[in-house]
Amino acid sequence: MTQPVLVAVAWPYASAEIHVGNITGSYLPADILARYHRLRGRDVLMVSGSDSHGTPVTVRADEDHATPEEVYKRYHVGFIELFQKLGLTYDIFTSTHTRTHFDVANKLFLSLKENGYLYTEESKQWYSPAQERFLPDRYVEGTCYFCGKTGARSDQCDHCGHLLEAEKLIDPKSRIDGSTPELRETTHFYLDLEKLEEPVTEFLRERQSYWRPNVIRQSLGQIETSGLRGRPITRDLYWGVPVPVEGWEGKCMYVWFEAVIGYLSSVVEWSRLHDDPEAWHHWWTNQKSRAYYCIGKDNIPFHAIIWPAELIGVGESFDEKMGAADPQPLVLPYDVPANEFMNLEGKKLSGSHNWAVWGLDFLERYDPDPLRYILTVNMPETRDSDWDWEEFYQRNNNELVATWGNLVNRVLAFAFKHWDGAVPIPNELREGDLALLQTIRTGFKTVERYLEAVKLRAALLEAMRLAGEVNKFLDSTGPWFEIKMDKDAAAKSIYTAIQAIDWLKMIFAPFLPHTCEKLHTYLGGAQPIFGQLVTREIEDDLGTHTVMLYEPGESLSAAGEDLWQPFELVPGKAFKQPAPLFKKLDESIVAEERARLGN
RNA sequence: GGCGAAGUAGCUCAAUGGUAGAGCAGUGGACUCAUAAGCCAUUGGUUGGCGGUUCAAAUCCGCCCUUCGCCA
Repeated sequence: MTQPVLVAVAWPYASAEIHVGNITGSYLPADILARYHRLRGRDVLMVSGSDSHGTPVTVRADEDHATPEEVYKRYHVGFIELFQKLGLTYDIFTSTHTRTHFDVANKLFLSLKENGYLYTEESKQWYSPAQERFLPDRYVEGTCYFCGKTGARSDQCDHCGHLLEAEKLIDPKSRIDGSTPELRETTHFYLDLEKLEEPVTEFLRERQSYWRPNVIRQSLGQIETSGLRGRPITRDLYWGVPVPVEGWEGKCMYVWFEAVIGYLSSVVEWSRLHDDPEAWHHWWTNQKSRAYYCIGKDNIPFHAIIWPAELIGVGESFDEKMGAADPQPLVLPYDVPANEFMNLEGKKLSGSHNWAVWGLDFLERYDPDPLRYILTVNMPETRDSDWDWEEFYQRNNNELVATWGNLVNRVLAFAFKHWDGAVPIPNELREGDLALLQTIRTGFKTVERYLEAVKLRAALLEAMRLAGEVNKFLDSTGPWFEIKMDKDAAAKSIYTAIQAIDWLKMIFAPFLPHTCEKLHTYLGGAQPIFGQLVTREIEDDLGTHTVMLYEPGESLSAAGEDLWQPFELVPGKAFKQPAPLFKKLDESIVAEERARLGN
């Protein structure tokens, strides 16, 4: 057992497809982090799943005349297909509609209740007598009391943009059957955030020095200016996790409260699926465990305030309910490296106007590593960034193909031709050879510092700079010239370059896993660097659900050893004839792809 | 209306009070192992505007302009 690292990834809403903005915002940075820590030999668990509850799913179900379950499953399998193709190494990607999640959510809810952090309050909500149920805000529309336009939702008017108080809406109608709803009293549980304000503030202050400023601003800054107020955590909704209290039938937990519990329940599920039901403690009650939460900026308050508040309020009670003899508190987030948003060709992404680049659609025409590359160098780590097809085309050809892919190809092709498929034997290396190797060796440390600080774009740009150093080295030694005069000198140059490439392979691996794996086989690697993603159907009393699992298998990174270091390349070792790692793109794709937008 | 962010080379961005930089694009050159890739050199800035603090400001403060986001 080594250092536990929990990589907790935002749960996609199972009511919309995933676009490049979602990928660069949370899923891809999570995988880069997870793969890096896997290479370090740490006990990584990367977890997430489909957020299958909540009104977006029921709204979509009503529109499609399907059940919420059918809707969530349709998107869920699409997510898994995308993540497999992209190579996102989720140890488990599951769903919130599982018995394990319901159990864990119940235990968490009851722990908070018993510890005195929940209270109940009455409020007025729209109720449909015809359907005998309360209607969520977006199911009720009427006339806006600000601008007088019809078609306003009861929580917001799309015409004037005002947020509305539901009960003031003029002439309300149900969107389902057009009937007139009435206001009824209803009671809900609230999370007592006022009571938790002090420990949450302390939690944030302890992490203030190394968290991203945007995250601190929206959490600690928010609390310091406005304080915290209680929030309802239940709703009158049939689709979700039922409130586990007698007399509360027909009410479910509010999705913002319940979905984050998935970070815990998915680890419990992973443990059960691996026949080691207590394994979850390693990540969740071991205070040495480091938990990273990879999310987009829209989720900052939930992950930096509310989820820590839930965990603090639960204390040791959850572990106790899980049957621990010596119950421990749950591990609080170590870092919440939230990203800003990615726009598209200068405009905000919009799924409904097809102003988006969809993940699965992209992978129909292009490979995963170029996507990972462009999304990493443009990752919105400090501010909103922009997806631009011209830039994708340029960077693919000028950077991935020309700098890195061509470096690999020119060196291996040359070596294969002149040394018969074996790494040349260099004998004594020259000063310049040693200097280059020292540069790359130092690169491990530099890139490591960036990755530990979750500065992924700086890390990748540094790796590219190192590849450029090898190109410079080749031009200064000129092995194609040396080979004619002094084959031993050429052997030194080429050995040095292959050694550098072999090291860079490991440095690039978290970012560009597919091509690095390919390069690894060219260089004679017998075992793969990383494991594989598989799917399984799981059955419980709620039905079946598909999970995606990461299987380390016989891969190098499965052994728990630190691979993030410059291992010596054995002279004379056999390697394979290389093929280009990346495809050069034709300029015409820019116009073609732009033509697809906005239809 | 309130709060926040951003404005730096043609483009994308870096530079947390100490000589304004990088990549791409542009221009010139030498080379040929390689996916016509790579390498060397080079052009290009009143850091949105005005004022202030300071020995020193892209950076801190005030006002204004522009763009974007969140909230009412």
